[in-house]
Amino acid sequence: MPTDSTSIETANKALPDQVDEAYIVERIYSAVMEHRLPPAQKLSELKLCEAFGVGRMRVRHALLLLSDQGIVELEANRGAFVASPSPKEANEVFDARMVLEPAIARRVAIETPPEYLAMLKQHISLEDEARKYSRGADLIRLSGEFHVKVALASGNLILRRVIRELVTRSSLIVGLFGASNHMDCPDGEHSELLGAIERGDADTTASLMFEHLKKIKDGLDLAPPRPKEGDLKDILGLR
Amino acid sequence: MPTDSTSIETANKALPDQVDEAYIVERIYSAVMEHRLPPAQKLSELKLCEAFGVGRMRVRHALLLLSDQGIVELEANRGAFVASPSPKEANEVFDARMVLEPAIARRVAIETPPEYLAMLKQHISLEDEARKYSRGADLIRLSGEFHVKVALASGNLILRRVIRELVTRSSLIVGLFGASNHMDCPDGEHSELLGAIERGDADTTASLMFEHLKKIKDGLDLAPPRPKEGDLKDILGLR
DNA sequence: ACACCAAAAGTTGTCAACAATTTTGCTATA
DNA sequence: TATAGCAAAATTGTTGACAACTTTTGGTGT
Repeated sequence: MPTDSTSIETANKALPDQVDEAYIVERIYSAVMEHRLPPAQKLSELKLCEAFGVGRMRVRHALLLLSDQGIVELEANRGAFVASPSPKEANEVFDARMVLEPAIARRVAIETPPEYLAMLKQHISLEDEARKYSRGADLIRLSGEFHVKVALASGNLILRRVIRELVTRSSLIVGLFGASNHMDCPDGEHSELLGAIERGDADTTASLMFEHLKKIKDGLDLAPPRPKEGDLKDILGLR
Repeated sequence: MPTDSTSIETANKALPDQVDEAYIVERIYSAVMEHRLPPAQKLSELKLCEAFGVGRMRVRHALLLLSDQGIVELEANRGAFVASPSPKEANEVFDARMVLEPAIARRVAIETPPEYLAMLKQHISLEDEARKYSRGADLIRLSGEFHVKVALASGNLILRRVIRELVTRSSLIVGLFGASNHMDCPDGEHSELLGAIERGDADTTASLMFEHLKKIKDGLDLAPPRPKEGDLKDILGLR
């Protein structure tokens, strides 16, 4: 029974026999990708222990790994929090994606094993379905996962890992800085991209990926550097 | 006083006041880059504790982080070992580098803050000096560090981190599969690359980087899949 | 009513002892 | 002498207790 709406175990799936660090990391990744864990959410050790039914060590290891990947922030003696990227960090993440992902997509366009092409096609249809039935949560998750799957289609798990980390951080960023109009779920751009890949059109693929990311980034509102603690007076117009 | 030739603390530098996980990770990274820690080297918790003058927890955290990055392999109940990449993994690492690094270098060529250009120039002169005086160990380290510095010259620390991880793994790979003739320390290719960057010639920069990596990879002897445990008889010609 | 301070509760960080597993070295036997 | 088996030693994995720190709570005085 979930204790609250932000519980990681909301879905209440049966836990696997052996819950190791990788599983905990996996679940937190998913929760972030689905915008179920909001930025700055406290990740209490005790609650995680109960949720996963493991000892404190496992949880701490998982949190350490997540902090190394920028998904979680560890504050000494204060605990773990879901990362809350600054505008500067947000810029850095999208900057990195705009360098890396076009190169990866180009490579995929040049040579894609057929099974991966089929996977991408199927994914697009999942996105369409989610859009059709207005399943917003699914659409958010699928939008991000598409980029991970493109990287996976390179057949290189290192590339997948890198992109997965960046996509997950992007999920937090969109949650923080995303404008109200959902510019982060572009209509048919993924489908267009897949078309270029199928045609083996490397240059178009790379450039579509770049423009796609640029559009997402431009849809964010990164202008106002988040106020620091002391600037509350400014926010409330008191001075 | 170093206990043996593969000690991490061979240099015997003064330890900083507070040795945290990041410092231990840093030192092991360096030791691997300088080929002082060979692949499959056992990393005993006790010895690391003594070397860094720190409790077992810190060491275990550092090893966990390193294993997540593919620099160290953790075997249950057997401990931590410096990673010993298989030919397949080696391929994957260089494959990833050949996708990512040309894109990063291109970006650097398009726009480089002057201070980074100066840094790269100075680095080249360090390499020349090491080559001139035949300081092999330094040359090995500097060769790898150049690629990290190119990534750093993008001004994006995420890109630096990704490349640093791959370069360190490459260091292990070269140690394992590097042919006797030192093809891994190309003569003037780094200098050539820097020239293209200075000219702002993006296409040439990207293609030089690609060819440079390809040359290094082709200089490796990845053909024979490393024998598994049981095949010792074959190695020794007994059958 | 408000600011300030002190105690208490709760959470995280660390350490040491213990359990589990592997490795090593010895002994008996063929 | 070589080998299998077994016991001892060493190393890793886990747990629980305690210390350090933070946050909350409650009270006191102005």
